[in-house]
Amino acid sequence: MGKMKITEGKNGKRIVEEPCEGPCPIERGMRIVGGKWTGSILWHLKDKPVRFNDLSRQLSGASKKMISQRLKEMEENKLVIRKVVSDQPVAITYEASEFGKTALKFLDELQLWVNENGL
Amino acid sequence: MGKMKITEGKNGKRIVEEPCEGPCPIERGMRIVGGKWTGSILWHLKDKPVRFNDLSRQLSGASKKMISQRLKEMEENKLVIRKVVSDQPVAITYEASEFGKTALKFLDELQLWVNENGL
DNA sequence: TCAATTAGTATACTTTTAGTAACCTAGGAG
DNA sequence: CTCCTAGGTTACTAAAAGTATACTAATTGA
Repeated sequence: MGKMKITEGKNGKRIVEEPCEGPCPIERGMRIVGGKWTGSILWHLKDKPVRFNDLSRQLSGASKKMISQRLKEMEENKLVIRKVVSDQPVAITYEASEFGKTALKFLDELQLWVNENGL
Repeated sequence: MGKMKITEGKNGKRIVEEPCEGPCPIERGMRIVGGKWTGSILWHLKDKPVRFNDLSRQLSGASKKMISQRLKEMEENKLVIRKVVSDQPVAITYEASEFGKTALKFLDELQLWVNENGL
């Protein structure tokens, strides 16, 4: 993703070499970790497994549907691990995977940035 | 954003102390920098001012409408600076503000994360 | 027995976003 | 005059995101 060269031909036409056809890495990253609530969910799982309804209470701004949807995505993306802790009564926990924890590193940075700048 | 305490009352009711009412810092950050194309746009402005149509050519996946919309948001959020370089003929450049550049610091991290993990 | 908990799913609906394509005002080249 | 460029705007459509409510089935507590 080096420099993008813009040359101006004699005819005055401007030509861009190597335009970003598809999404750039940043774009792709955002699509994994930038979904609404995704970061927050991961954040809440940072140091211990959490059960669905507890998570739902913690993120009181998000609906159960949203949370369930996001958790599924995140499971597919290997960010979180879903564990059936017991049936009868059913108990399920979600925890950040090792990979999920690598993402937390940069979420930390984001949080820092937000706090430093009073956003 | 310390630990979230979950206590189980004698009645079996689970109570969460200090739930995230509104969006957490991470969420707020994402809403500033996580919009579709926002990161990519900022990235393209990282070391030099760029003109609207050049940007549009560089991000060939995004429509002019999208870019214009995002640039406006980003200007409001003080991430970029719009400059009228000349009228007759009109020429306008967009560049990353100092604040915008602080965001680039952690977008670098995101990019690194994406590349390291082959996403 | 009534009520509440667990982890979700189903349905219906509204709102927001994204994307397409055409259009605009201006200047400049041929 | 005609076509190209610049820097967008407008109108419309399609898809995604989000909300709200109800529902499941098994268990526990009063």
